[in-house]
Amino acid sequence: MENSVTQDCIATIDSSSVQPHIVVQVVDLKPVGSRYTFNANDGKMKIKAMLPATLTFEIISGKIQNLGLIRLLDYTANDIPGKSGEKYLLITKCEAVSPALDSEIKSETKASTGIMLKPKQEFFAKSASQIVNEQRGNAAPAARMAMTRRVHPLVSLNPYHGSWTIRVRVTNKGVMRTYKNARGEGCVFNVELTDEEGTQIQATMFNAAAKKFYDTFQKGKVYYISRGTLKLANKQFKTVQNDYEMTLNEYSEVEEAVSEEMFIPETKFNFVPIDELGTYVNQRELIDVIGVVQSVSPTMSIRRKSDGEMIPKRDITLADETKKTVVVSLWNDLATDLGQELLDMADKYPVIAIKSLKVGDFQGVSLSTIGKSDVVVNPDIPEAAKLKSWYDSEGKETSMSAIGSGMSPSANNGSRSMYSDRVCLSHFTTNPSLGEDKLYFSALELA
DNA sequence: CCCCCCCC
Repeated sequence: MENSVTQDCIATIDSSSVQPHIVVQVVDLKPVGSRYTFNANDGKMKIKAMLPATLTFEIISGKIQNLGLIRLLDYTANDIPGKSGEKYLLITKCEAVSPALDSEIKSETKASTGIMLKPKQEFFAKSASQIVNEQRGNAAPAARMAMTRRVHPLVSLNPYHGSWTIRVRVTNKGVMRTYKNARGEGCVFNVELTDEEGTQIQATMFNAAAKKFYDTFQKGKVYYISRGTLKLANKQFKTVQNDYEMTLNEYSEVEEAVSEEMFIPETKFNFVPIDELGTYVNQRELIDVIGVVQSVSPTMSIRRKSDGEMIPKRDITLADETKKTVVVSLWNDLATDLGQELLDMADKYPVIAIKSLKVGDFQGVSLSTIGKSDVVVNPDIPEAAKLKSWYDSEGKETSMSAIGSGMSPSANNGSRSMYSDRVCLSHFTTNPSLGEDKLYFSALELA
């Protein structure tokens, strides 16, 4: 039986190649939903690691133990979302090498004494039920919920499947709204939930449930949820990619998964290139954009027509590789706080990605944030890097035109071709004397 | 059962 780790193996781990058969020590082993995570220790360095759900029994049965050694047969090194440069190991195949050692292996111990650490117990020293009971005894309520009930992936939920527990992060939270209509009146709010596999679902709470859970749900935190109901999502209003939506009532169980790590895939964006925004004008569908910030306006105070309330607004101009620009109106906190941040860094031409924008028709095509819009400055995603390098190398010098007007800055009366989604506009003219931002076409044809 | 989301 081996009882040592592969020296310095963690420092050399990267995503491009798998080193065969490295041995690491398992430390900080703990359940996370239906799987276990631990820190892989080589005596010098540690890296976060996750075991597949298929190996859970190996842990329950005591074969893989905390402080024990395992040999990694197959794994991938993935980036931890939001922590640039930091990686975790997603282990797909491994085998137990040694049960728990006395302590965590530290390189000093090995180097100075050369003494091999002895296993403190034999394999199968603990029965499965012993281990499960110990873990339940020590665990917080939420973790108990996870251990007593299987955690279901969001994709597996449907209206006909009654009993489940999910483990999800709140990736968006709406404000509490009141409504009054023919069907009655009340209050309501929504959250968007994302699980480990990246599946999202919207959950809605009304009245008593809304009041009960509004403060419970906090953006970014992880929760165990059970006893909700599912129904088909109304396509017209759906904002996440899921055929169903969830309703929680006051008897639903919601427990924060305190101090548990959870790997959540990056916010999923479905970017629409600026030159393709036209098809979304005045539609209900919300879109995501990514662009280089070219300008940031001062904050303005806008009086809302319906009730006279004053709302802060700021306009920014975004450009992308389609060589088009579009104006995005930021409202409320996005105008004041994020807007100021953008203004401060405007000279560096930051890239921003915005999720859930409404496409309006002001000046042809305009974008506007809504309550649930999410803005990420210089996101750590390939699209941002690509856009930034394009902008730095050539975009800066390129002449761009506003998508709304469909005009090149130098557009003039004459003959030229432009393309939209559906038609080729072959002859047009402007009429500056009317002071209108309009094109007058003398010819167009299907593209 | 909501589903509004602001202004030019």
